Amino acid sequence: MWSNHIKYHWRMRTHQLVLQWIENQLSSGELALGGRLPAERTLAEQLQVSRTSVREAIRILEAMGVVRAGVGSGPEAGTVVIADPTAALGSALRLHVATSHLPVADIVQTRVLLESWAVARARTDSPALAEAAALLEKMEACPDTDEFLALDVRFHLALAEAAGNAVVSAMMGSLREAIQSYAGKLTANLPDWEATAARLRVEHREILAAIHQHDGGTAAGLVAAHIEGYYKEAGLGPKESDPTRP
Amino acid sequence: MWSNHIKYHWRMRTHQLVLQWIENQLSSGELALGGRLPAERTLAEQLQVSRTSVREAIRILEAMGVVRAGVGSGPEAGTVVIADPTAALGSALRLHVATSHLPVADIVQTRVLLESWAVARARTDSPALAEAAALLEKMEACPDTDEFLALDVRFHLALAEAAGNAVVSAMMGSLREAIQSYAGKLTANLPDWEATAARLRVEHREILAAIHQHDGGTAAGLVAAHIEGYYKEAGLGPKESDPTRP
DNA sequence: GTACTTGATGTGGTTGGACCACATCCTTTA
DNA sequence: TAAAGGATGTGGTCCAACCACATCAAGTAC
Repeated sequence: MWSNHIKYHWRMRTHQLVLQWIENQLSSGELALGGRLPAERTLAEQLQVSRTSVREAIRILEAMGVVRAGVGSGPEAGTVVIADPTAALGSALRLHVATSHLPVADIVQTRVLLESWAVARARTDSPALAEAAALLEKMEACPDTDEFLALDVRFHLALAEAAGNAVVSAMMGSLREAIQSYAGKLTANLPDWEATAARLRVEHREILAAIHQHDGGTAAGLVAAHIEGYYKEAGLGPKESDPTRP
Repeated sequence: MWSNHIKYHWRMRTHQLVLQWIENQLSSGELALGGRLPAERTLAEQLQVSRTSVREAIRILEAMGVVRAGVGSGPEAGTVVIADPTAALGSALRLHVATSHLPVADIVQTRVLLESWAVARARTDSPALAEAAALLEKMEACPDTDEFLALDVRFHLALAEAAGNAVVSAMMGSLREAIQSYAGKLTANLPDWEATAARLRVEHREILAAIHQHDGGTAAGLVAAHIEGYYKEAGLGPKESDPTRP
């Protein structure tokens, strides 16, 4: 049989065969965003493999943020193609941080790197900037610390998206989980949360203002100082991350 | 039963339960790099789930570059913990490029961003720099185009690693596959490969020299020009990616 | 006629059991 | 002593059945 021939020579595992088939469908455009994969049983029969192997392939795609599996019937059901690059990157980062092979300091440093770059080339007409401004308003009258932090993360995410680079946005998004987790833990180290929050609000406005004045260099510097200042105040000593010239 | 209780309330799928258990083992240090997971059948019995669910969880971890599964017996066999953050990021990028939701231009731009930053803060004593120099020697007398490109990619990867940031290194590594693929396709557009190769060699040496002279700013500019020059010569018009001030 | 009930259908989710290919280790045998 | 061959344990694959869920259509009561 064909598949056995391939498997024998390539040591290709069955679920990888399914993976390859689906990836081809995606590349050729026969499967597009919002499209639905054949039912697991159908696909198994089509590819002459067991449903188990099909499911293993789908689990991987799901972890990669490429598909979403839904039970039942109707439009929400079935395995449908989505586009969530953040899912894969975020999970991967979380797992490798768990194994202590990705230092948190490196994550913070990377965040500063990406975000500084993004604000330096943010487009003032980007809808993401409008969203950032709206988030700033919400944070103005937000008494709850956790909610404030959640808004803060979304604000910074919006800044990153303003540059219009999908890869950078996805990478920043993947750092979101780790950032929020550690930012939350660090609040316990702060001597006066209210004072810190007030400072953060001011800095946020300064960053946004610099962007709108097309002063990318200043904006980048402000972002770097903003982030590193917070981590320093909270007692964590990340690597220096200022992207400006040494 | 406990697990049923959890599943009913949290809508937690069984393989996610397994995933969570393994992640806890990793976080707590009971499972470390090089360590081996219990056999699939054993783990299934311990967690009171089917072997299928255990396998789905392991497939995900494998795709994330956290474990490696090997058949047979002995040290190479079993499911062992590894640390390959690049695997997950690379696969994710490839898949989402396939769905046309990550433009190649954005990938190139991100590459320039990461690599410029890395060379700007490369540590002169980094072993990665020595490797880069060695790769340069090999490229000096390399007649084969494909082999030259492979060495070129490894050279740039070594540059990225010289900054000593594991997250940046992983992200650059994940871009490797896409980079090599497109760099190879673009060679067909070049009027004179030999001339281009000669120019690339010179530029490589200039970059390395700037790093060793602790001139990070110059090195970053050279890297950006080097990469964008190649893509421009090959007829691809990426977004502008110079990280220096506009 | 309308509104409600009730199955039929099709989806992914889960399970247990069976068999295979493979790699090592250990016993048996020449 | 050294070679041959089973015993053991690993992941890889497949199958057949069942469950929970969501929708839809036919049937029923009013």
